[in-house]
Amino acid sequence: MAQAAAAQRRDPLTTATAQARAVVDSHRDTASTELFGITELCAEFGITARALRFYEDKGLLTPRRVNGTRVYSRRDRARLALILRAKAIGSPLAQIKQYLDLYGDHGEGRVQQLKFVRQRTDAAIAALEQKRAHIDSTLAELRLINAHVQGQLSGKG
Amino acid sequence: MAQAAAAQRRDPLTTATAQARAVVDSHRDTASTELFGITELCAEFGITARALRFYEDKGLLTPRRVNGTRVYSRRDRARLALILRAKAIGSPLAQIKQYLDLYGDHGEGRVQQLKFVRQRTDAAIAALEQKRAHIDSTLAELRLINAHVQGQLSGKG
DNA sequence: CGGCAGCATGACGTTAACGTCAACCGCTTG
DNA sequence: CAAGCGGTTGACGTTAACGTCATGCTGCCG
Repeated sequence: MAQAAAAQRRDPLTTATAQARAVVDSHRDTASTELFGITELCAEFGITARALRFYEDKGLLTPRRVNGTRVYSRRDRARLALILRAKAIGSPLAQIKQYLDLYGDHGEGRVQQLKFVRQRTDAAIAALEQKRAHIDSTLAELRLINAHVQGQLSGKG
Repeated sequence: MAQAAAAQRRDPLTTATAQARAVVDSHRDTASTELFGITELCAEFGITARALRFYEDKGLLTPRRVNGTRVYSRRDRARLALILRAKAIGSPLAQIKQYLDLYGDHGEGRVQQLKFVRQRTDAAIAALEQKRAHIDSTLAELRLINAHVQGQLSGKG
């Protein structure tokens, strides 16, 4: 049984770090035999088959084939979840593709490769923190507006 | 002198809330006589004139004209800053347009309009918080990967 | 065996957000 | 006054991320 399952049960620390570990681990999971059809995944994630095939064209997913029909593994499913979350953040697919390469095996890479991955993660982290700062500023302003409008409404009682 | 300038000097609380106030106030600022040309703004914000005209076509900006030439006020400049920040967050222009309507005068609106603004701000806040949660998850995972790679590098001394 | 449902592969259409190019205008500088 | 520079308006091109047919295979069902 993969560590992913263990982490999902009731780990001592179900903090954000633990969840992150689960995601990263499940992405590496290669032993699972669970399979998914295309419409199945579409229903689960609320997307269209066209989108899935499109992601495949772009090299973000590489499901196996059985008689031409796409068959998705648990790992494919995990990658899809990452893709959709990254999309929700606002990343373009091309960037997400780079991004997905960061997940995966970093156990036997050469030093040069590992350093490269390190740089990429650092850059990605910096960019996301920047983005979060923008969001925080916007949130502060919206809350201010919200309070102001609330004040107007109260005044008109 | 506008409150915006006062807030920027050295307010007792230069917290996020104070900065947000400055932004919201400066957006309402109508008294300032300061004017900007198109290339000036382009240089300042690192965008092209085409983009500025495009935003105008889409109704996000409405600079005054002098002999056909666009002349931007301080308020226009503030709106542009909001537009670019919203873009950095990943919002489409159409949404930003709605979004900009939230800033502006909420001093004399009818109750119905105020309630509408309230709903819009609530929705926008919820959406942004959701987005921030996505970013936080991703950050946690990237930091984990980063640490893992760092461990690999240390092991290879 | 006929037929339909499900999946696959093009090929073309669409929307967003500009880039690029052409043609024109107005001011100022030699 | 002619040239040039900066600005303006179309009009068309482009990339991303799919939507929308049209067409064809295939397995299963009556």
